[in-house]
Amino acid sequence: MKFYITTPIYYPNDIPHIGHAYTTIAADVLSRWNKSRGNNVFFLTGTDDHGKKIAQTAKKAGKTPKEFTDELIPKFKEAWKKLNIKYDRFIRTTDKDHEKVVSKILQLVYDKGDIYKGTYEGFYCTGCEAYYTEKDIENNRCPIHKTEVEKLKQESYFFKLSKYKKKLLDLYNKNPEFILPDSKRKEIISRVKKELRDLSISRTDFDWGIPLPFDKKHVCYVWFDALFNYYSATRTKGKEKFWPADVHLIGKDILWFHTVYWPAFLISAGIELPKTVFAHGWWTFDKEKISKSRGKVLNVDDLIEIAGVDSARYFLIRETPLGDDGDFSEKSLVNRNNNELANDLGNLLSRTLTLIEKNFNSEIPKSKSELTFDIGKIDKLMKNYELDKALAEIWKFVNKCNKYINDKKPWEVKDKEKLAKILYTLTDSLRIISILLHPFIPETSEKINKQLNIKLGTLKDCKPNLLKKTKIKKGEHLFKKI
RNA sequence: GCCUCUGUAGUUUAGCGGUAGAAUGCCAGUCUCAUGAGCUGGAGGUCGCCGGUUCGACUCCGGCCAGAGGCACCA
Repeated sequence: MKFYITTPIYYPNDIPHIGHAYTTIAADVLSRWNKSRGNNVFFLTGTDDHGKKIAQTAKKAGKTPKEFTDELIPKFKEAWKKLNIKYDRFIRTTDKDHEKVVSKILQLVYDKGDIYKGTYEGFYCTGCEAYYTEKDIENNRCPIHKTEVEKLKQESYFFKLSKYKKKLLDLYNKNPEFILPDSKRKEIISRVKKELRDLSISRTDFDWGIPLPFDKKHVCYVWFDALFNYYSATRTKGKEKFWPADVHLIGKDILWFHTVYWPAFLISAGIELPKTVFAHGWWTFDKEKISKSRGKVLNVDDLIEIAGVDSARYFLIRETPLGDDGDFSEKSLVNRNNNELANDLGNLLSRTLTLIEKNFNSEIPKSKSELTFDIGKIDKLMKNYELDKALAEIWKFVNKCNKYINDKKPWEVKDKEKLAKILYTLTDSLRIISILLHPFIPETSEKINKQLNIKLGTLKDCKPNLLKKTKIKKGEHLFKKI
């Protein structure tokens, strides 16, 4: 089975922060889980380099848009490397293969009659050299310069979005899993029912974008260009089979574009639709909205600095259900690091290995495990995007092991065979735990395997008694307390 | 204004027709292999408010109150 998962392509006008990190980590967890399940996985992330804002920001910095984005994109790649994100391709909307696909589809949709020429009305501020929408302006004044804006018209091509109202509603109703969580689906349905206007998809006031193949004076405006990245990434050799996407993981702010524009474009172009668009929630920081101006920002480095990469990954996934909003605080991250990671898990490994060192000279003989484990429940949770509950379920097993030690009191057992059985049970369970945790906290999983001196297994190995005789190598603690 | 969601122990939350479970924090006990970790127990909730349906509601329906979010060309 193939599994194709995407993050949004991020807008590279600033360094990545907790929001970018969250989506990407969640996608990485799902990607790794599916790999472990034995699926053929394609995990795509990238950046949306085009658009007016990039053009403007670059100009202010005295750079061409290409120079500007070329400088910022390594920041994203570095961040993903630091966070142990294992993507399969990093796409940019300036990639040649992507531009080609978009151009081809624009022509296709145009030929079909779904794109027509019209006029776009906007409010222009000469200070900003930019258009604003009605919503942005206050009393006919620019939000930045507070000067009066001018209502201007510009020639623009429009996509016949209104035409697809019924087809979209059918889509939502027949495929309830197309929009998840379900509450978001309801929200979209009620909005689409109300009104669907045609969409302006081109601009002439800047040129940083893909030219329309049927009218080179115009460049394709953001969404048509950006959304198709998911598709164009599968138009290269060997990747074709990955379309349609199994899940587009996105932040709730861009749900409308992914569940209205995107399927409409695809229907028009005669392309198969993705199976699921999953909108996750937002993070607050100490209960306040993330805000640059108030200094309430958390970039990737801040996140890692507190307790390390795996603690950060663990916290973000464990703290809040994927569809809900969450609150980040250093205190709660530290609590989870100390209690769950260091005490429950780290200490479990530590006490087990010490017992083996003392009693068996670091070499644990093959025996029979006394603990059973059912992967089915966790796998089901993962399929339902309940990543937080899957982790909770894994921790139940961790705690079961801790209780098992206390009940069996291996430090009192004199009979070597009995003792071997107890310690084998624990080691074999830790082996299973390392497999289960690998998608969430890969570095820790590897550390466990290294100390047990075994190779990482996959989900099919999550059954007892597969551990062979092994010479353990006790190492450093998995997690430091803070 | 319209729409969606949420309101359960100090805090974070699960459950969703048969009178509430967990985690964390707090208190006590206990073991000693271990990162003063682990394990056991305790205190702590009239499940936002008011009605209705029902033999019976935290769970369904209606209303109210409080909070959060969305309302398109802005990533």
